[in-house]
Amino acid sequence: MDTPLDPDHCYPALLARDARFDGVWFVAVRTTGVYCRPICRVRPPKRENCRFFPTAALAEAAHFRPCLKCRPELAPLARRWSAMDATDVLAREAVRWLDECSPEMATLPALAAHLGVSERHVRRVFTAVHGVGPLQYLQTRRLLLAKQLLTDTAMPVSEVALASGFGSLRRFNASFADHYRLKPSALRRTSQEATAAAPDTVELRLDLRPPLLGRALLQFLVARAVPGVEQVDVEAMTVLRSVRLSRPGAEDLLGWVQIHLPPDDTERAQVRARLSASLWPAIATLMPRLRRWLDLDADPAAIAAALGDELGGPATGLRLPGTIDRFELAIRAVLGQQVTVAAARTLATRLITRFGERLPPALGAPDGITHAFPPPERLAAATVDDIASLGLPARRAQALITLVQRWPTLAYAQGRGEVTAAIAELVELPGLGPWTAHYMLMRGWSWPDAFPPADVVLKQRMEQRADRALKPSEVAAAAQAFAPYRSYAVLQLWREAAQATSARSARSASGRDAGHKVKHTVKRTIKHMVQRTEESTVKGKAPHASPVATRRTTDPKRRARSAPRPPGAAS
DNA sequence: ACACTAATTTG
DNA sequence: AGATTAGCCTA
Repeated sequence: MDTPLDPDHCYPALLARDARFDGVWFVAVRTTGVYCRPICRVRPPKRENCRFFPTAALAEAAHFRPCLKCRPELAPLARRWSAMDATDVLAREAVRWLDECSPEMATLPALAAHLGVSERHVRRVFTAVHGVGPLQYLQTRRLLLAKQLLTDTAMPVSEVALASGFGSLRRFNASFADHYRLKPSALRRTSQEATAAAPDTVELRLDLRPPLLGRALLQFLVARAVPGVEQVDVEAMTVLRSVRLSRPGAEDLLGWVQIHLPPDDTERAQVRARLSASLWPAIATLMPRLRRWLDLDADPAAIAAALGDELGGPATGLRLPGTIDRFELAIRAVLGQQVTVAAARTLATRLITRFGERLPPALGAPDGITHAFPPPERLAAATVDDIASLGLPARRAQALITLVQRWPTLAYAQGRGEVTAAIAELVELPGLGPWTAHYMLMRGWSWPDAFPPADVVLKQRMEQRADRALKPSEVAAAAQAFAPYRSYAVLQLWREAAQATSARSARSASGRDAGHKVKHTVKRTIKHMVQRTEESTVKGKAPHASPVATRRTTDPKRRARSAPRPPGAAS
């Protein structure tokens, strides 16, 4: 259960509008019946009129309605990874399942069946951890999503009701009026010319805890962007990609999403997400995934503190790129084994061409977005030879096939259980080593505390910081200092390495270096850029770069950094 | 600088 | 319910 909120602690934070607590708790004001985020820019309520709640659902259960100004539905979520016992894990899984499943499926019996425990137990555990029952949580979430859609989009009210997960317009109207003391149309009176231009898309807003280093996030994504599926424009600060959504109890949906990140120095940063109309029925599922993809729930201040001044300073606001589709990420992690980022992208491109699903023209996808990543069923039909023909060694093709076949049963795939168990299960798979497992958890689960073992770049950067050679065990020990946010240290160290490399290659390109120095530079460059993983079989081979991978390294990646965007890149 | 919105307080 | 306050938008 959440620790009770201490007004002595919360009230000053409220007066200070401390963003660190945004989404961590809400303040409800007795005299008005409204609850707000701590950052709300309204006249501060008197202390004796305040009540503090750890979640929006609890505030609503106490009959408060959300503020129309600070919009609690946009708030970043509170994250809890540490101190998880079995009860916490079960409650977390329950929330994720409720978030992701289709409305018809969202019943207590179905939830209990999914979790493999009795209904009574689900209810007890859920209430103990979240303070409200599963259905009340769901109700709150639906109402808040409806509120957002009414405010941000021109979507017809009947569509809003369905997209938010209500069974009928009538029940939606009744529920909305009941809880919020407002008619749905009351949120609609603002002018909607903005969306009139593109009636078959909706644009949503997502809030976060500033700062956001959007450029760094885009640079990570652009290096891995697969043509036809993803299009990143670092200058315009946009990401465009196709989306496949699979939900328990419903058919897959295809569509696309365009993300617009705010400039890095924006004070009140807000991300915008434009969605194709095809995705409306699954907005509830998509929103949390978008948040995890871009790591909008991160708490930069806490991360920077854990990383220390030297590393945490430059990393303040750095995000851990996650994924919308954990299956896609898993496959691409295997494709990326033992090869450079650029080579992995080439392989992924071939995979898309061969197995991807062409987007129907009716989706109205912007130019350049042509395919969706194949679902597990589709790849399950492939043979080892099919996969190997993409340019993978037979061994790795086999590893990929095994992963696909085991996918439906993996705890990792379902986001079930604890990190250590998920890693253990993944490492059991042939051809999948600890580096890949860590990487998969780091991005697929948004696990903040990964530190991929035996990573060459990480070892070098850690040695440089320690100013001496380190054994692998010493690297791991030194990384303990960054817990529980080692993933962010990883990102920052990778980033430093990439920046050092581009600085060196820029210097050598300008021809100011002496000959022997240039040679040295090139060698270092290659070492830094070969971001590979040991193909850790169970036998455990030492990592080494193949000459082929090494030669490919410098060239394509440098080109990728300054690649002009194709014409017609929508923005 | 100004009109406007939404919340909070006051009576 | 009316008055006040803070912040936002538009001019």
